[in-house]
Amino acid sequence: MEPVARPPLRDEIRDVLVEGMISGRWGPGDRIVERRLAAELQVSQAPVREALRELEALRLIESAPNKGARVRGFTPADLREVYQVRAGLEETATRLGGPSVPALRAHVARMHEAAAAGSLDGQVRHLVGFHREIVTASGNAVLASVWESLGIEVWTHVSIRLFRMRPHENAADHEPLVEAFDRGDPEVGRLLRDHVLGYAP
Amino acid sequence: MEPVARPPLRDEIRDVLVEGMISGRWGPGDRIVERRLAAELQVSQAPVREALRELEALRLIESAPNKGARVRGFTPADLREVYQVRAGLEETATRLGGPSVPALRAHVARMHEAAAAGSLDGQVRHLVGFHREIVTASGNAVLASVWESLGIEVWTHVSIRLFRMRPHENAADHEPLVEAFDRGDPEVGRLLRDHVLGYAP
DNA sequence: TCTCATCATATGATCGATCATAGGGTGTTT
DNA sequence: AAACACCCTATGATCGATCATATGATGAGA
Repeated sequence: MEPVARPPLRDEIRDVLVEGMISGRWGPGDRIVERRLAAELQVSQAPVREALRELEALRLIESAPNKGARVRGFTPADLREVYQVRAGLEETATRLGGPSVPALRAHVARMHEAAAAGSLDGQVRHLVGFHREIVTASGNAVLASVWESLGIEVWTHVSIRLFRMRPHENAADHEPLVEAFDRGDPEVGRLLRDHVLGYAP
Repeated sequence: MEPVARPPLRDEIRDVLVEGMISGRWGPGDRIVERRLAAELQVSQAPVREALRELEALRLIESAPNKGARVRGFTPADLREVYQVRAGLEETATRLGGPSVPALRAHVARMHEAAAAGSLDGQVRHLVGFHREIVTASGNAVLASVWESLGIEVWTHVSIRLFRMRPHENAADHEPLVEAFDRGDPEVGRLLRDHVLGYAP
């Protein structure tokens, strides 16, 4: 038990940045000025820098020495690279451990609901949740952490907003996968891989 | 052209730490005290902290709030997780682009030479080089960077030193792979995957 | 006007100092 | 002796200030 233990400032700052990138406050190419952000958040420059280092490792921002940080731009080709890696990781995950089929069904149902309610945000959240269930169910923590490090959630939000992608059709696309997991189809890994590659522009 | 542009201090500090972990100066579980290291390197605490954040993202150290950083310990089970991910990544790489067979042969030759000369360090360097050639040849920069983020090189050095693993037999193990790449064997991905999984304890 | 050197400003990089927390030691109370 | 509260030290977290670099503005000279 440790009910007090506040999280370090740098973590809150990192979350502010991530949230800002999701909401569109900072878009690709935008400069992130350490001192301005520090002043706005009423903190000093140091924890801001540390948060930026973290986001750099997550490939969400890029920075050059003495030039500062900016939100990473990305081309469709870059996105394709990410999806290729992600597809491989998720295929690997299916070889290590099967996900909970009820959990998958729940995410699909929520995706449908969110689509009906017109909630882009909800759709993305459960779309990501569906795939996250697969990687965490692998039981391989390294795999899960590498998958997270691709920044799937943020990039999905950002690319939907920037490219005006329509995730409506996604919910239905997932049902064949659920069925394949349910019947223990040995081809499910390949199916999943092709499914993920299908996201790529 | 930018012949001057010194690298940021934090990068040098990070390299010192990595080198120290490879050389055995810091072993798993060892505490890394920010102020002591800063004093020793004649720098201040800030860049040391930033270097530690980077190494944390690379999973080379772990840290808890207000508790400080220590070199990550790892069990054979942890290593197995890393190798499973790595095997999947390298298999994915073979689907995206074939490596240079001459380059692979060169690495194998150097592995043999290093083994003959009794140079553990040389063996590891070319062992890693062999696999790095495969992932970089995929042409997918994200894949390569994720692969690097597993800290393959450091962990290979460390586990050989700690577990007294003998890499002598490794050079020969790679020849079937080279041949498979050379003849364009469609099974090379699976072969490579099994090869990498074979490293796991 | 064009070119280039100089300088001013903004900002990243680093520093030294302070604040806050964790862990261990010590003494007091029972 | 055991339990507990208190304090002390080491150290991580954060701050405010300074140093160093990059970028754009200014103006002299051709």
